[in-house]
Amino acid sequence: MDRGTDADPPTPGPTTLHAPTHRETLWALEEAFGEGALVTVFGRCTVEYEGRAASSLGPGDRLLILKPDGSALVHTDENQSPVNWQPPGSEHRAAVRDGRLRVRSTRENPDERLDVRFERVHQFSGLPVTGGRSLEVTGSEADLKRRVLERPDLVEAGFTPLATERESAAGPIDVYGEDAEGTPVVVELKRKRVGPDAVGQLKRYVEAVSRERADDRSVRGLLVAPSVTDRARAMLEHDGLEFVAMAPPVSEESAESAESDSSSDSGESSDPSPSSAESDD
Amino acid sequence: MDRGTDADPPTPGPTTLHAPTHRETLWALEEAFGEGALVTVFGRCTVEYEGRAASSLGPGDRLLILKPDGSALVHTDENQSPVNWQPPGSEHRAAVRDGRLRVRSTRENPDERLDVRFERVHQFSGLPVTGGRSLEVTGSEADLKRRVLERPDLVEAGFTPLATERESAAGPIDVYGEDAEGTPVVVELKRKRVGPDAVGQLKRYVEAVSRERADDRSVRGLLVAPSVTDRARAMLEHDGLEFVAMAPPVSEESAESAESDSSSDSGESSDPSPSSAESDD
DNA sequence: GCCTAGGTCCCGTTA
DNA sequence: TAACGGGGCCTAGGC
Repeated sequence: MDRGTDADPPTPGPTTLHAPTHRETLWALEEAFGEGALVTVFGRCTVEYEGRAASSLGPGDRLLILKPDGSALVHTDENQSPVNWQPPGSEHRAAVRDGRLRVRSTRENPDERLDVRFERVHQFSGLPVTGGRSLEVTGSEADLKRRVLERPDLVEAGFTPLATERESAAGPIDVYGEDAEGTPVVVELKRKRVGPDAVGQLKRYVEAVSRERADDRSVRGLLVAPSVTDRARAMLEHDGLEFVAMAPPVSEESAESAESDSSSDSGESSDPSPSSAESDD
Repeated sequence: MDRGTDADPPTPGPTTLHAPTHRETLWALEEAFGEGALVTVFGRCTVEYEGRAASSLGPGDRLLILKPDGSALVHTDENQSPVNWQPPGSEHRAAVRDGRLRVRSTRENPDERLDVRFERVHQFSGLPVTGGRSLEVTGSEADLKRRVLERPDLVEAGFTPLATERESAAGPIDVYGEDAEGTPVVVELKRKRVGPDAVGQLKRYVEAVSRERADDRSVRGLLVAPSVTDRARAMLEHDGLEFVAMAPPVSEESAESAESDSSSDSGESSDPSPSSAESDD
């Protein structure tokens, strides 16, 4: 009851094949690509990759996703990240060779190649993906920066921001300004708890500015973040750098709306599975 | 010749529903989860996320992937990375509310919630994923380290490695050793071209070791990588650090095998399409 | 194209 | 568990 293979005139819906032959899959792949659809292929396959690094994956049933922008993803049943992939801009090609379906995705600069060889295809789908793909995110470092610029007193009484992304020999400085005494202040922002790397980054910027000013040792360095690890704190103190606790605002008016899921009584469903799933009460 | 759709008693094959009702999808979801299958849902939906950050995504046709390990992924037609997601270990729950299917994935520590609300489901699939999911990767920093330990002379004549992952106040040092004169050497390895961050990292380690040795300024710092950016090189020179060009070995015996796709003559298919591709004959 | 840094980074390893 | 650093990181923004 669900073979929609042959009739899709205006807006083609999903096209799905069950246990297709390799050749049928090949045809469907070409058609789906021509329509700009996203393709998923589920089947028993091996995967070889060679490029910036190299890898090999033995046989198993996995999900291959091919996007119209040239991305390729191979997913197993574990992990958020694909086990193998190819970045956007790659070229996908398919062929039947030695009785097997081979999907090859390549790109240049760097030269990379991903080969997925299917011993058997369990399912093919061509999915016309549409709609917005960009989203607004709040809680980023950019939000924290806005906050600091709007309320520099939250950093320190008398702090005056003078520039953002100010260039230095060590790289761009998040926020550059001066304190109440007119002493230069280098501010490094982090949206979450920071470790040694962020301290090193701040230190580099402070030294670069000090050098610019003929080794003016009075340049201050401020790390603005929700918190720091012990080691990072020790490094800050050793280097004479300062820390100001501040977290990015969750959202502009994100006061509330979390109530949206209180009253419920419909087809609640939850499931008890090994490591996924769910629950209820 | 390979239609195995209807007869698979032991290992259930893929389950697919076309344009199912929300309630049908709900049932299928529960069953698929119970079987430890990977689930894909393709349909028109909105996505809300709140946790470490917050985001909102308007209506569109997208692909939702739910893994048995608790991962959730929302993919559009662009980019290798999902537009929204939930890490492994999350709990997936589904419900029909107000006539719509809602899939909610939550986790704690940190508290995060992903809500995918389907206005319409075009396709549901339950896919039994099996087989290996780990792979051997060559060309990593670990390979470069092995190379350095086996052939320390490639770093510098007379260099003697003494320890790897040696602890310091600034963190673990990739390779620690001494040169022909017995001077301590801190080696930081990078598998690819490096920028300012790697220089900062090396500098931190060198300073930490110097301090350990009562401010012994003779401690040397060596950055071993394929290449460095201009700015990184300037930082190295300014800080009295050294650079040795070395790339990780591609593979043990990875001499050749790229010839494997010369002789071909089957259903070769390639294609010239905008950014994806495909084929012809 | 390269460079630089952020990310709901993810991920493995270790203390 | 937290912390620390690698990654075929990916992605965006400048230049």
